[in-house]
Amino acid sequence: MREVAALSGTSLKTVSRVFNGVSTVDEDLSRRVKAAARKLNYTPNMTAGSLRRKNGQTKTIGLLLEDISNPFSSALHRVFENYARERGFIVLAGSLDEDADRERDLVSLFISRRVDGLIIAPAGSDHGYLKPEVQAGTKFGFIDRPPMNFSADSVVSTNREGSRRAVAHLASFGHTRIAYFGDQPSIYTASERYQGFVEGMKQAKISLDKKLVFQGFDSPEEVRASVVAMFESSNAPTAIYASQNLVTLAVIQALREMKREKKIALVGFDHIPAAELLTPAITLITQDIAAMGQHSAQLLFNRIEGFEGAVVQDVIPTSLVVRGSGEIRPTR
Amino acid sequence: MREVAALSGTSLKTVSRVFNGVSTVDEDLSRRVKAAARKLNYTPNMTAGSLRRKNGQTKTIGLLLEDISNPFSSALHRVFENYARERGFIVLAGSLDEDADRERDLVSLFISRRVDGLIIAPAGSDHGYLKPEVQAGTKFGFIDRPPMNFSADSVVSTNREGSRRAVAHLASFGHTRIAYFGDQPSIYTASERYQGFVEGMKQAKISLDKKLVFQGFDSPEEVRASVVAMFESSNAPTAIYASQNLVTLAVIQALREMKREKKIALVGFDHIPAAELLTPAITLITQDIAAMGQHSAQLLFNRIEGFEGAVVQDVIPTSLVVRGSGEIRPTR
DNA sequence: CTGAAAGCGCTAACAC
DNA sequence: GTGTTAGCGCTTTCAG
Repeated sequence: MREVAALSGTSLKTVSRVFNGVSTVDEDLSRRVKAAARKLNYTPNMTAGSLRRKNGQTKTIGLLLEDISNPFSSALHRVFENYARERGFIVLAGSLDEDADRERDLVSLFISRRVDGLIIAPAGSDHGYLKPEVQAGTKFGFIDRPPMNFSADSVVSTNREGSRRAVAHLASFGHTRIAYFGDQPSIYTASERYQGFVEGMKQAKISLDKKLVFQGFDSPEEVRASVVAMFESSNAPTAIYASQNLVTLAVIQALREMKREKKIALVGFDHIPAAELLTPAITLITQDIAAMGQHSAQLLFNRIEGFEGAVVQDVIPTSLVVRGSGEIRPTR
Repeated sequence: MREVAALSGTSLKTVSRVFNGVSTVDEDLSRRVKAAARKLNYTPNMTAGSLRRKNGQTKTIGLLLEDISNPFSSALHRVFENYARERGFIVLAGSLDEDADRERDLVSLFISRRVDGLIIAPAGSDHGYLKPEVQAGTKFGFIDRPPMNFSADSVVSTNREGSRRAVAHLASFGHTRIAYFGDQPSIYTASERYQGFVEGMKQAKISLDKKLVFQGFDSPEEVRASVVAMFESSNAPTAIYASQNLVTLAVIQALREMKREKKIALVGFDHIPAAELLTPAITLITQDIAAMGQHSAQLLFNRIEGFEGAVVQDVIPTSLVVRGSGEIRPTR
């Protein structure tokens, strides 16, 4: 930068002004500066700039997601990217893999890079450790799951209500023996969805059979094995509600192996790939990922731009997408 | 940091040493510094650090992909994340959307953040503009598509060979009327795959019917319309080779609408979701995304760590995954 | 409209 | 082992 100033016969400050698009620079001088910059192939160093800049912003946000390669996370990532781009921000993303330690590590890694804001789909269950960072000026937002022991904007889906709806839908087709397959209830979303299932069963006046409830799997194979075992036992269900996408996929696979996919009703929670191309096509409760991301991004950027209003906890509705698998009637 | 030094009764430099894990610090002092840091809730500012640090590294790499929300890109992203994490690096990612201007914008945005290395799955077809950046010390790597008019390590799949194999596979089941559906040939991978198709047809001694070649679609709907129209014409094919995943998906949908999915043979290039759950399951030529990412990451980090050897252009093999749709014999 | 001086938070180099 | 000084590349403040 000094060299650019020298070559164009001006001062550091003027070069700075030119590159920051400050209006008060002579046309001619500005041109000279730009020419010199090109010749010396100078690129401004933003990180150095933000060190001294007024509000110290780095124009960077961080995104802590479950796994950036899964469709839910990467779809969110993309929404944030678009939103950030319009504002000249870039996004740093990391995968948590349901590991609370990793969450803390990545938070401090991102904070050491001085991100202006941080969106977390948390793996941990205590976010008190973030309080000092708020003091330091970092803005926070939670997505998919709310913070615990910490106050920040959050955006989640209607997990419970979606589950209730799934059960009501199955019940409306005459099912009374409905099995539940989901993640371990230590995960917020899984626990909410299970609660919703329980509530839905109560509303439908169906008594809950614990033998038809399966939670927490280490692998798709484990899910499949459970499904198969369940059907080999005496009290097989006529319908299945699977509350997570990988679980749903494994259930489908198991039903196919047993050639029961056209006999047993199935409703899944969350998107699964090619749901409409399967036979039968899969009926799902889907989350509005774009709306979640959009809204969460908006809340975060409002804070980054100085908004100081009360913390909100917003809920995005889920939808029932009827495709066939959920409309199979019970057979005996 | 100054405050930490004051509170622990030592100097800036010692605080710096403590946080950089330099061995030559007294145990006791080190403890005092850490305690003070906690009390003042001090977090080191890496961006300031790298400004003065020896090699000026920011421990950040940039990733320019087609679209971080598509499965190919996000799987690559994850591989890089893992590789980077082990080395204390973080990754900045952006989507190009087949837009060459956007590629240049993002490159300069990332360079202004002083990334140590940049991996590009290019949208543009001239990368001469990167030459000055090499001088400035940034390391480059290309993935999925090679650079043009610029020299850098690259890692691509065996696009041509995969296509040849697809054709040979279909031909071996007796097909002679094979349709081609793919992206516009201005995209490197699409052009390679088309070439491979042409070569494969020649090898199988099948004369190429241009009326069965469809390239460049704006939407899945357009693909479907083309498939339907093709079957309504007099010279319908008995097999289809679809050289891109979204195109393959649209072809499947079209075949299903016409209830021909069990009669027309289909081989696709690249992964499609739930390929094994469809009926028939889809035979595919698949890329080894993990190997591509792994290898590309290794090349980049070698350069970042100082390796100065010759530029390489490495090729990762594709595989034929036989599942059913590609083994349907021709019907008249 | 332009420039000089100071300093953001940190680390290199060199003393002690 | 530890401290001092200078300065990374930039923007601020304030004076012209």
